[in-house]
Amino acid sequence: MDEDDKVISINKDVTPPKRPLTLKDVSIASGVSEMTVSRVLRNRGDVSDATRKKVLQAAKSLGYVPNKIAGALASSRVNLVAVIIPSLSNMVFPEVLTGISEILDDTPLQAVVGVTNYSPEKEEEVLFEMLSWRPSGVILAGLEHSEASRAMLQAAGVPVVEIMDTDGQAIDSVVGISHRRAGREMARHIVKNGYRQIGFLGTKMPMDHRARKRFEGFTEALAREGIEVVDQVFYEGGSGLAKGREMTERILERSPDLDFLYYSNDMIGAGGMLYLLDQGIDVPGQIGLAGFNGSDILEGFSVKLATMDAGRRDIGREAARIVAGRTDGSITEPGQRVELEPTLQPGDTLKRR
Amino acid sequence: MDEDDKVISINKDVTPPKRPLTLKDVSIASGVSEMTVSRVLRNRGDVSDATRKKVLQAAKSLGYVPNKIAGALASSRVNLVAVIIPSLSNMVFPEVLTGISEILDDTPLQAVVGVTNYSPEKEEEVLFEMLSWRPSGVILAGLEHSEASRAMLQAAGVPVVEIMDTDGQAIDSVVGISHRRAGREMARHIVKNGYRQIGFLGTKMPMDHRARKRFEGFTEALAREGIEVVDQVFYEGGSGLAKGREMTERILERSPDLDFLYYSNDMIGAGGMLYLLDQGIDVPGQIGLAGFNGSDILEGFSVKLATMDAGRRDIGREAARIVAGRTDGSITEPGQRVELEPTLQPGDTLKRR
DNA sequence: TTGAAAGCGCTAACAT
DNA sequence: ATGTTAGCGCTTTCAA
Repeated sequence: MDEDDKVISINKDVTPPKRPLTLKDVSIASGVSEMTVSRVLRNRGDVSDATRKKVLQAAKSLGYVPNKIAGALASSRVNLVAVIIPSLSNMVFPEVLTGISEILDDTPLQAVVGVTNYSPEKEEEVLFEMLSWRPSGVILAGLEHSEASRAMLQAAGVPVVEIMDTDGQAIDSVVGISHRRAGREMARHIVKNGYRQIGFLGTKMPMDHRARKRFEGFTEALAREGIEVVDQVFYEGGSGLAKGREMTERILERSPDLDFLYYSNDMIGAGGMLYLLDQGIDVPGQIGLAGFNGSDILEGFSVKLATMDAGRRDIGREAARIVAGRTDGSITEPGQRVELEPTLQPGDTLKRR
Repeated sequence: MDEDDKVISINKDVTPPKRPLTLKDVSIASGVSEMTVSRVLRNRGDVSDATRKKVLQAAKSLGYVPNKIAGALASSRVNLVAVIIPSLSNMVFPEVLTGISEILDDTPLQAVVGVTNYSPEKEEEVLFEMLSWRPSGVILAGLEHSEASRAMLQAAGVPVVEIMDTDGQAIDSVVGISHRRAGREMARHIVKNGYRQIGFLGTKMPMDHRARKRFEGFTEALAREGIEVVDQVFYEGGSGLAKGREMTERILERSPDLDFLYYSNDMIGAGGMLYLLDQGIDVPGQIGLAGFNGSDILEGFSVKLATMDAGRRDIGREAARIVAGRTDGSITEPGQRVELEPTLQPGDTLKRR
């Protein structure tokens, strides 16, 4: 940052901090044993209304905030659920988080988020860090993890839910869609609508297993129809509209005969769509388009990009339900498996007029 | 969710969990005292290379994960920073988080995120919950908090950094921009470019203090030029492109003479822009437009919406620097104040041709 | 309905 | 360079 753009000064009106209060302080203030105070604060066991009132009053007026660290150590119960995702800038994951919170809000559990930036090493670090807080469960994206990560998850002794993807071997429970299948289905729709010269635009695969699986399913289904992907472009870095424009220009320069572009996410797909419309190209007459995710943003364009909804919110909800259920005992079986259906949203860009 | 879209089954290949390991287990396995094991694992004090190697080896082969709960209780040191933000679906906040993580990644500190959904009550809850884990610092959005929240923050005895906004009384440190000023500056630019019939489109104000302050600064600067905002539309709920389209249609129906639309964020601004372009309206000849935030997404459109960059990433970085500095002792003064400059990005929609 | 004692797993402080 | 002791603030368990 430019130093010129920054004004630093000192705010003088701040009061000095105090020592954090303990149960004992409340105990003294209310004239009740620490144990009873503890019971009141947790709504446990039988406490007379009189003492309850006294204690609550004392705790409130002191501004007592319980120390969960001590509580967790003593009870070996931690109401945290570790949620590990690759990124926050891809809106998919905030949406999954929303689904998780919706469910956990009705339980004593609390999500804590860690971000891996699509790096297995970083995932390992984040996982280690989070497990060291002894969470009640772990929800993490993907089925591909380092050996060490898998070992940690096995040994953690808490429910583990891998989300987003169901194509592979799970450690414990899984909630997601089959990305292979999503790719296959999209391929079938494209072919059924008469497109034949098909291009693919997506992330560099080693970073994104789900995009790779979609691509594999896609090419496989095309192959069955005797069709091959004509050209492909891959990119690294943040997926934005601008990236989609750029890639689309590039692929069409190289392969002007393409009549369909399949994008690995809606953002770059929408960017490509804007580019083509700006160029006055007939979409979907001359070129058809499809993205992936079912992103809300697509509703904002006058032409609706075809996409496939990955049910992100539902994935979050189902995963949270499993963790909550395993934690409160309402689910006893480990190894739950929930496979959701990817649903096509044909929009305007998949049907030849 | 539709039950038909969900396949549930049980994955049988899961191994049973074990009891979590303790320092003692490593101590026994390595034939060294618990204390020494602890020292090795924290790289503290003098330990011979031989024992260090033995211990590390034992810890690794056992798959030991330290218990931070016990560690934190014993040392009364918690390497967590509570970060409290209104929402994850407004990309502004993930960007702030990115800035925070960039700085904290070079320290022992770890951000933990809580989301308030713009509700002061929820903020209070989240804050209470997070403070009960005794974090090393708190970063939270905005200067407006409930009395109880302010009291908790005062009493927490840890550095508190309020971010995004500098217009108001801070509890301890602040990092942000003046939204009043951002509004004023935008007003001046608009007037300077010859627009006179100005409309405002934004969130319902009680929810969003920063949008309100921008609006106040905006109308104030206009008033100084003898201009009044001709019409206004407010909305609730997620800010998307579609919302912007809708609101723009509405305001223009009601006030067809408007020659400028000021949006309270880039998303609705971009939606409005798309709508106007679709309608064949001359932007910025007939109608000028501006949003707020400096969002990356604007780069993806063929016409660039005017906006004002709020420096979100920098805000995160500066806030994290303060917490890190206060924690490691390199900053001793509380009440740091960092005011960033909002910078105009004029784009294509603010200049009458 | 309330209280007292023990201990959760680790680290600070003090030996050796 | 390594070990011992005490105790962090709470909850579990048992007693009254």
